[in-house]
Amino acid sequence: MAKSFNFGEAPGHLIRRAHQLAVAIFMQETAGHDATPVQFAILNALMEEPGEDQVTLSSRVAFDPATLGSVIGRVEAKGWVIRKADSGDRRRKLLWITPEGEKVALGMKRSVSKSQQRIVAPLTAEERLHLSRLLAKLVSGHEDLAS
Amino acid sequence: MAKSFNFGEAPGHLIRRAHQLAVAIFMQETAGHDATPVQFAILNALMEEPGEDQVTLSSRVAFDPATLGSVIGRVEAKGWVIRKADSGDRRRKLLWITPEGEKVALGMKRSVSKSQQRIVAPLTAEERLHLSRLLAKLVSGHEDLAS
DNA sequence: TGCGAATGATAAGTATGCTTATTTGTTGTC
DNA sequence: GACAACAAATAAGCATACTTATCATTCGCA
Repeated sequence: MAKSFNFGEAPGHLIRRAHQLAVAIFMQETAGHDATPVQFAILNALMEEPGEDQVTLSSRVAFDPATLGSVIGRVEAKGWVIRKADSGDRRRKLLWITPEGEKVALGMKRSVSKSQQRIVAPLTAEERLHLSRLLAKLVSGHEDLAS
Repeated sequence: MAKSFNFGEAPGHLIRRAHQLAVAIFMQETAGHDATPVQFAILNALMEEPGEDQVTLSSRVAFDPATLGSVIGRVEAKGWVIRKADSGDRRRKLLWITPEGEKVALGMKRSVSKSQQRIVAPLTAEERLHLSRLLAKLVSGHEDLAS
């Protein structure tokens, strides 16, 4: 009997749908700021660690280095980030957030926080904690895969 | 004090990373079949409901209709799916999986199943169940958002 | 029955996200 | 100090994923 696979309940499918929702809610809450979740993550990370190179940053925020490059290109075009060659190792490009970039990131903080709350709103406080713990365990359990 | 947002632990970020992992593991396990998770989901859904139109299918697998159209274009090009205009409503295009498409989907079943197990491998059996339940609750709790 | 509203599909445009290849620069080693 | 390995960034190409616009068709209702 050639039954089809019950993909709708598979972890991968549930995670994909959750991701869909999370991005949609983020974009709703931060509408008007003209920054995507990925772009906010970069600005936010560069506020913490100014002058970081792209490889280090990409591993810290868990992006593909190639993808990060193109995202950086866009936020650079908006004037939120500056790229400068490292004088010590000229292969490296170091990244700094600009004052405007910082203003954008700080201005989004409240909306971002609200979006993260809205994402897990259907769950009870206990369930939210549990979900975060399980996802964190799942992600860290696959850290080797990110090689 | 303008502290940056702790985005690394935010639900949205954890979900994004989980999604990243899930896709990567799927692609590893099903390497050689030349089908993405999305494409498999479509084939799988069409085995269950042959002759479905794109809108109904897109809501059933939770894809954007526009995205579904382009994905269908690719699986159609591979000869796995056929599109035919509905004689009753000529706006509609009905979808059928081809014998080759069915062969591909069935041939992937084992690998897909394995990939779904690998995704949650870092968790205990109890935790896996819990995660699925929490994600299902989260997703269904936002069903209104998909409008 | 006629005609504006709604619907299904597609196109165009933008943004991830990945792989592979290329370019440029650095390092280790003999 | 030359030269092969290696490393960082980018480019190119493909596949989601969403938004808005457009086109064809169908529906609702006066």
